[in-house]
Amino acid sequence: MNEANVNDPSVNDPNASEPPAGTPAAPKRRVTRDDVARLAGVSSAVVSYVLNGTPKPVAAATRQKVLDAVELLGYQPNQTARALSLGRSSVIGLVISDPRNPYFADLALEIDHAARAHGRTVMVLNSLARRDGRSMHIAGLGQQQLEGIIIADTLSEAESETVRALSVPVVLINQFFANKGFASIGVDHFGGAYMAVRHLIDLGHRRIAFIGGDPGIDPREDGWRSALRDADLEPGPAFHVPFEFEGGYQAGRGLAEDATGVTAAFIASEQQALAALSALHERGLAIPRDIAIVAFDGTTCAAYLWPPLSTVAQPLRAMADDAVRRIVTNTAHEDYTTYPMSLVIRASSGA
Amino acid sequence: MNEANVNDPSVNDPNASEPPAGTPAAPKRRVTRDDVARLAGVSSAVVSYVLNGTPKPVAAATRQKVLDAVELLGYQPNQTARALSLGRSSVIGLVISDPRNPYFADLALEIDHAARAHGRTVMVLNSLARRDGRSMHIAGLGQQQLEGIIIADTLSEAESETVRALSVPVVLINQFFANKGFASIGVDHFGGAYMAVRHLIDLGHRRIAFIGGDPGIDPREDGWRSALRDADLEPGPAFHVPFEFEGGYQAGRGLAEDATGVTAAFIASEQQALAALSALHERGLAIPRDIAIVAFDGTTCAAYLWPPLSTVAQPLRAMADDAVRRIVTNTAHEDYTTYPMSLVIRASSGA
DNA sequence: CTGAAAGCGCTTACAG
DNA sequence: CTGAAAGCGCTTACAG
Repeated sequence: MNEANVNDPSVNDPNASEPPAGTPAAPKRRVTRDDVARLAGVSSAVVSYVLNGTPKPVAAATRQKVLDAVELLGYQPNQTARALSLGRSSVIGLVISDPRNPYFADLALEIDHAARAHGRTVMVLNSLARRDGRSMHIAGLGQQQLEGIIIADTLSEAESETVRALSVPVVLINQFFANKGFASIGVDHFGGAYMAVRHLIDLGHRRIAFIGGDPGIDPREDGWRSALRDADLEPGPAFHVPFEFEGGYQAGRGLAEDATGVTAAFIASEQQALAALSALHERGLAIPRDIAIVAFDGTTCAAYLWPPLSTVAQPLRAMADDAVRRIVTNTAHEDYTTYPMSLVIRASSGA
Repeated sequence: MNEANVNDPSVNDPNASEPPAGTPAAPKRRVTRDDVARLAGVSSAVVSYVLNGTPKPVAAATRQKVLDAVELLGYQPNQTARALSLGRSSVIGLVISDPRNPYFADLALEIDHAARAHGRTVMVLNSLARRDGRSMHIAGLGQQQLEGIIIADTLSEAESETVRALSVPVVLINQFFANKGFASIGVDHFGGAYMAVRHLIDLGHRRIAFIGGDPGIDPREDGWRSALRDADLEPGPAFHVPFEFEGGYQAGRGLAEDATGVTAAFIASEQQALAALSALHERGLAIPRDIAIVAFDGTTCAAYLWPPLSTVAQPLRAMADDAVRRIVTNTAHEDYTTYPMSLVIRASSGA
């Protein structure tokens, strides 16, 4: 046994807030622009000129000396300093409520992809926590010097006020309606739902249920109802549950217990659909034979459920490109853009 | 038609990089610490003293004046300036490969939760894109002045070098093994897999398949093999596929075509399991009757699949707390911590 | 084409 | 207990 260790209080103390003596706590000084300038034999301003291509042209020879020094030193500009100086960073914030929702997962991936194409980095923030009664993440948005913010969530009035007061471009995505004072992007929820339900009607279904979130605000429920009305059909039962796995599961159970002759259902999100499928299977119902299903979103996940989901898909790539472009070009003025959806037919609808 | 608009080139030009004339391009100047100081009638240093509680005590009356001014002005400290001054921010980077993997979704949520408890913000970065042949996100990590970085991914040698050179604490999570020079956190993959397979053996299965990623490095495959050997059983077929939905689907198809009498399978991730279930159902196999399944990870999603997955679960909350704590306390020195897994029995194993 | 200098908004040793 | 001042690492008008 090593007595030196036994006697060293910094060892074996799980509460030590310092690294044990001997561990190099990495005081490796970062390479700065001055280091590059010194090595290249130029002023530090010239380093900026070369790296940013602005605001001045630089002689080819000088330029090369700087580039060589950058390479040799492995210099990486400090983005924090750059952001402070410029008044903005190249980080775009993305606010989603819950990363476990397959829709937000796909959205985050597309936003990331689009941002990267512009040399931007995405910072994903989960707003779910505010429902824990903790301080809203939204409130902290102003502290990071973000280049812009994309919010894929529904804001309360107070939150809208907070966000509106921010001095950076904001784009609201995944929105049902125009939002006063904001650039909003959404799909044609009504039209998509209508198309989904119409598909079921065309397949011969006469009693079609709805599974979705809170009643009264969601155009998808209206789309469902309108498609039925236009076909002279009565609306089937509507199940209003939270947009979470558990909500979908509960709705699926409700649907399985239905005794009114429902043969099909339109489910407003694939996160709900995933769990609703489980509940239906649990009750021994076959899909699409006993209950045909069309979902909404068009996530990657939907193709790998059983049965694979027929769904109306959002053009996420285009929407993400649009949102990012409007941040980057600072054109996030008030308006509302809706994108059309497309019907993707798989096994769950029995087509 | 409005001629004024027609003649205004700033309108209707989709490529305009400026907001249309008239749109307030938000030159609302941010409130700074100097504004607060002026209003409170103190020096700007005192504002910092009050807000940070350091390094000096402040007279109660002065303190109140500052607090009032902060409140009145709605002052929020500029975190960029703070980070530059302090040499570190309060943002923790989390690198995951693919947000669509339910495991990473759950992990991101737990890391976020833990970080918030320490007043930190999490910046989620997707590393998936590097496989597109694009520049690695990893390389840019040094530019953001992050307080620390948590990496839930397998690094190449070159990436390890890059990360090791960073001057901030780094914690590797979801790791199979110790990583030279890094603080690594992982579950007992071998033990978890062993437990999963043992569960199937105890249920009477004699021929048990494996579905997972590349062979040769994953302790879960060893755990599967060892549990079988210890029970004097031959290993069943092993399906090696990518950790994505499509991989799981292909493995499921392979398993469904198996003609060697397999009655059960251990699946190394729930993302793969989700899609494998679909393939098995597609071939008309009943679970657990024809094929019993135990998965690995313990995500939220697993409980809502059909049938609900028996699985060995990772103690994500504890692991996330640990990772964040080591960043915040700067104790991310080299070591390897493994956490035990727990068996969660649901319908898929037929217990 | 190149450089000295001010400024971005903070923190904190140092001196009163 | 309070304040003047230097410094974090950049960008960029301004002057040579």
